[in-house]
Amino acid sequence: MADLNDVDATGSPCSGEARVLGQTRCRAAQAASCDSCGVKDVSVCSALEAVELEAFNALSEKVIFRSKETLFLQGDDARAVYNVTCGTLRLYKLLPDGRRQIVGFLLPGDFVGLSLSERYGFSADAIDQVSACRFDRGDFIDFVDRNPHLLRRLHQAATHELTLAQDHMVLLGRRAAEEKVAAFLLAMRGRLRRLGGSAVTIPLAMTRQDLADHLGLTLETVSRVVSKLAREKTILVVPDGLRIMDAGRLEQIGAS
Amino acid sequence: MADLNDVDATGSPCSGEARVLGQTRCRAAQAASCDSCGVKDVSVCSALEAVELEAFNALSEKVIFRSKETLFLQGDDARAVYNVTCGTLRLYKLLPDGRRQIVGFLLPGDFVGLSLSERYGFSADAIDQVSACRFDRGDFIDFVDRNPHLLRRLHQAATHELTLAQDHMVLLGRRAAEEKVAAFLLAMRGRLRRLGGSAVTIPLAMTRQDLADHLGLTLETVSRVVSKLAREKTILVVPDGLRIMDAGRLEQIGAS
DNA sequence: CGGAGTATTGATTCACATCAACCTAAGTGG
DNA sequence: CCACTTAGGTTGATGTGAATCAATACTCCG
Repeated sequence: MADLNDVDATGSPCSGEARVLGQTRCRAAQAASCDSCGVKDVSVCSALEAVELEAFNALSEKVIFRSKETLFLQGDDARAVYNVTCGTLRLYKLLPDGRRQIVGFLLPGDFVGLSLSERYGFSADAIDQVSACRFDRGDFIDFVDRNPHLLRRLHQAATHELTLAQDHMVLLGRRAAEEKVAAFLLAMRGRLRRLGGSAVTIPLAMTRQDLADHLGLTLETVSRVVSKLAREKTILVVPDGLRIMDAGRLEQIGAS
Repeated sequence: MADLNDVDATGSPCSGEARVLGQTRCRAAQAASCDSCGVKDVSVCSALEAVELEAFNALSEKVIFRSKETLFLQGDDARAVYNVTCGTLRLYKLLPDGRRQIVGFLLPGDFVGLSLSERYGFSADAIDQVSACRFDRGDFIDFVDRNPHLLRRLHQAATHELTLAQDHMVLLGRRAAEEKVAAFLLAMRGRLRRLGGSAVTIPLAMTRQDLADHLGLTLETVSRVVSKLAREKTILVVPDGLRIMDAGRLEQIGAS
């Protein structure tokens, strides 16, 4: 597991030691203050001035979730919102019979609870170890009311999410299995790049089942498609990740 | 282009005559002012006080689109945002080879252009005749900057859209054809109810192909499912719509 | 009346799901 | 340190729901 991600042997993930996760250095993810936060430039906090940021920081509590730990379930009342600083979350909805749709994976810099609504509209689990800034929802809303910048930024983030969701609808409704996997890898590469990684190797903390539940497939189909792409040297399967060997080919398959 | 936007074709739908559309009376949809607007209580405008509403109204221009007319295409630069007062729009994305995913249908009270971004992220067509309030995007953004209420309301609308999008991902990724159709009808009934209709009869301005492109099916499959539900007396096929005869059964099929 | 667009229905095919066997790596505990 | 377990992954054989291909019907409109 950790073998491919560890940059320094001693540190546990998300502990303030340098570490590659999602192709992103998580150095100082558990920074005591926002100043040294690794995601301050990509996250919603970037809307805040130094002074505001200090007040904001005072509202937050640093929390860590272990792999597979549940942050909250769909329908729970929304006590908190979170800003992910390190690790990967899955957000999902379940049908009564247990079928699952993962509506998104969250990476460092992503915000959980954009809707600010009273109840969570989906469930959230940590896939690997996750660190996050936790805010009491009431405090957060009060802060937003006093800082219009932040509302602008939240709205921007929400509409960005909406755009991603719409793109994902195209994928789910109109693409074949191979296209789904290719498009997913390209989308993930894009996100990782924006987080500062070179992103030829896509670290995948999630299982084949997670991928399947995100892409509207079964785990066997995901496995078969991955094997096929690897056989054709479009990608290379590495422990806990995939390396893109032929991006052109991938784009040809997953063209949008 | 401008030819089709003239407001007063007497007797046409959306012209101030009472007319059932989406189970919603569109009386006075083309009201000269917001006071008499049929959707003022359900739309984003509801966030505004009388005084603000007056200024808002001054920014808007009433426009009409004929059936099948295109409002804008994905990638166009976003000159305007719209508030639908009457009729039905389809919002969609196309893949290079022509496959289409309809990401949503907009009904009276719905807002087009929530993201306020510089380019449209999807294309939009009028399905039947549509009236809308059109705002210059720049003017609208300025107005929003001066009226924080409105930003709150827009953010709320955006996160509501996001929730709908996530629900639709579940439908597209994890539901069988019959469940898709049932869930769609129930969702549509819910929206129409919120617009004030009794909504046992669901008027469907869109074709089977539109439905298919929204539900991730083919038009034949939609037709077969509708026929099957009709054969079982769960629904009744009526001209330009479907009447729900056995809501319990429909909920059993489309349970979420 | 004729034609275009839309809808229905049937026959057939196929992409992906399902069912099942087996493999590997990483614990866990005696 | 090794037997055993568990979770994840791969691969093969078979089944099936929806797509595709195709024919026909309906409805509106000029």
